[in-house]
Amino acid sequence: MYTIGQVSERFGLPISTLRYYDKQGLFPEMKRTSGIRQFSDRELEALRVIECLKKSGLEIKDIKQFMDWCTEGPSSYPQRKALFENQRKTVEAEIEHLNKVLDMIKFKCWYYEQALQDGSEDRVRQLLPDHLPEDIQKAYDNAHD
Amino acid sequence: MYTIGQVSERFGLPISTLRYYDKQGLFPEMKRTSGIRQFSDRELEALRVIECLKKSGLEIKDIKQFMDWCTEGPSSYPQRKALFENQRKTVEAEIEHLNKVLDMIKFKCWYYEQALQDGSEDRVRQLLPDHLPEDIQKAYDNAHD
DNA sequence: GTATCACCTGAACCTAACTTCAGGTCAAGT
DNA sequence: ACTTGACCTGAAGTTAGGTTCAGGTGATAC
Repeated sequence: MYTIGQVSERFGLPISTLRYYDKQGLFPEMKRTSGIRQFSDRELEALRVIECLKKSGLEIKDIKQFMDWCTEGPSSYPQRKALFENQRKTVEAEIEHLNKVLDMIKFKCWYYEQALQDGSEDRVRQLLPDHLPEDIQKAYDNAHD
Repeated sequence: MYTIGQVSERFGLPISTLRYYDKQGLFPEMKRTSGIRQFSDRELEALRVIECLKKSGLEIKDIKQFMDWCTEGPSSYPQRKALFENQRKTVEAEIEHLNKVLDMIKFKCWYYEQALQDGSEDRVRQLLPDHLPEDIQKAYDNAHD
């Protein structure tokens, strides 16, 4: 069992955030002793899942829905499975998108390195849009399609 | 030259968002003819950069800073280069984090598939934390470190 | 016995990034 | 002439996800 302060430390989250999550119903099974929250291993795993689902793009109210499914028992396995399969697609798409963003950034890093060496953007602009060095060209094309 | 409506279409952004970006100073060089915004190729490329920087975690005011550097000329090449190098690290870290999130999700997909087959979580819980099938174990460990 | 913690509450506050609204301009079609 | 459609404005409204505040409880340290 852990106090809210210990959980806050361990997860690097403000106490106020943990209380906020609790108020939103994200720890539906959490016990208390004389008013004080008792975080068990169940809540720590819940918190890991919360961070995961949040990062995957879910809103708090949908995370609450999931937590409620968990207390409902086996009848909600299909919904829970479907949720994770859906978030899986979402996150895979997000990573793909971020890789495009990263390619744009890589191109810009290269661009400003050249500009800095030349003292102007003139030469490097001449190379656009399809006379760039091979790897940079690949990044540029990926970012601009 | 493009009207705000054409740009909105092309980028899938609401007109109100484009006007908002303009008001925030993200198109410092944009021309107008009798009050009407004229988006040129410069602004389209700016918009691509805006979407990239936003996705990489920058706030509007910092994107404005970058756009202002761009109108300042060669003297700001070092700042611009440093900005992209910094965002590059940020995005690389973000992708790494999302891969962890994805591993947690993969584990949960597997978990609920088993639970659904078994009609209960009992068996699969017995396998925690280190008797999972090899690839699932890898995902689980990566998500729980 | 009193000061200091770590905890508790509901309510008000905050921020970023938009979005909506009310009202206005202007050009083209009928 | 008048209606439609695409543009314009400043100001107010919205939303999610917290954070801060003011005031209160209860155990331990001195």
